[in-house]
Amino acid sequence: MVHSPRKQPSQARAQVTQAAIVEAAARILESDGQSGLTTNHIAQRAGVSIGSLYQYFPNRDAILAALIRREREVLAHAVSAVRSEADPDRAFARLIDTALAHQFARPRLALALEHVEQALGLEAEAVALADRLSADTLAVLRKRRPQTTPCEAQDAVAICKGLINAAALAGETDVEDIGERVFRAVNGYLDRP
Amino acid sequence: MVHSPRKQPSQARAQVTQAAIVEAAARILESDGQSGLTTNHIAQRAGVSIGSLYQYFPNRDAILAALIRREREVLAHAVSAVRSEADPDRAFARLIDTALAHQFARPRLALALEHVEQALGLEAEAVALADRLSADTLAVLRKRRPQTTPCEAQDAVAICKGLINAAALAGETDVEDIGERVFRAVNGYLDRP
DNA sequence: TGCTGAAGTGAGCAATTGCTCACAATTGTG
DNA sequence: CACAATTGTGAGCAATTGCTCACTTCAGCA
Repeated sequence: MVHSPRKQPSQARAQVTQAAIVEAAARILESDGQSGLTTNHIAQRAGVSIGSLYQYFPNRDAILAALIRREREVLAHAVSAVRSEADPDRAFARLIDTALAHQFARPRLALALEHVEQALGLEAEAVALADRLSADTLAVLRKRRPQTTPCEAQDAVAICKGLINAAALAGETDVEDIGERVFRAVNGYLDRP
Repeated sequence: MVHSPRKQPSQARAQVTQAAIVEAAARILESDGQSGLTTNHIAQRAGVSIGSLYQYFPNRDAILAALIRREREVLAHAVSAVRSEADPDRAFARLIDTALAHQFARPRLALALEHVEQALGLEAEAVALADRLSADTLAVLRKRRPQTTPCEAQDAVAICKGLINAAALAGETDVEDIGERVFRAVNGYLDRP
């Protein structure tokens, strides 16, 4: 059997190739959006042939799914790490900083991936991520406010996401100012009966 | 010149055809998502031939743009209408109800259109709508709180949108409960120094 | 009733795109 | 070095899709 896709790379250069393909997809999304996202284009940008691309991914969607999962893991880990912060106020501040940093590190990519997600029908995984984020957020919020409910934590995440997305779409770049407004909104929501 | 697209329909049945094409695109988005959104499919679902479709729209994207603009007008008009409400508290409540009603009237469509929007590069129009909504929201908010700034109104819209989108994605259906949480979040944000 | 132009039709073309496979190059090992 | 396994190549196939155009049908009017 010559062609067995989704080969597990055993040599180091194979892993490099695999990573290059995923990163090429990310770069194309940032520069051209979903329109230029063809397999031939991805392979070209990654500096490999299409044949190589199909040795590591069974189809185009698998590349995008890998990219989405890569980005998700980064955010989920960063947020999860905040739980170890003992000081309640600092933990809360770090939570917001982490979310901001993730969105503004590669703003166009973050926005594009959200749209790709639904095109692939990965909404279930998106909900799963939201649950993880909510759980971590709940733990952090309860350090300051023990009676916080899961629903409130979920809303806090939604408020945060809404404000950051709108700011990014409007072209705002003053991350500090945005952070203060997010802080104010989440606190305002929680402190209200 | 036989083929001149974007013909202005002069007869009543032509307007019906045009509207049917746009509505067919909406129905396909709701049932199949972006994947089934081909011109042949749209024409079939609308009950017209592809040739007729291309008499009223120069290309596929024009159909989607027309759909997006149609939905936007509905929301913008509804929100604008709230300004005539004299009672400040009722105006504020109606604002939230309007936003909720728009999202939950056709939830899948509203979500899909947001993604289509970026694929078409219509972000500029999205920002323009956000500005209109913010302006109307600002006017309504100032009835209760005269010192409200444009930035705060923009944030209020973003918070509202974030909460509603998250609730819709999570499959929530208790519109009344969501409305209360939106109310709480926006008020919490505004009442905070 | 016959005519004119608007409205509607659908087979099929041109271009794109996802993907295959026969082959070449490179790497590790006895 | 030999040779086997892994990795990399790219021309081109099959299928899809946006769109055209020569043609038919229908509505309104003199």
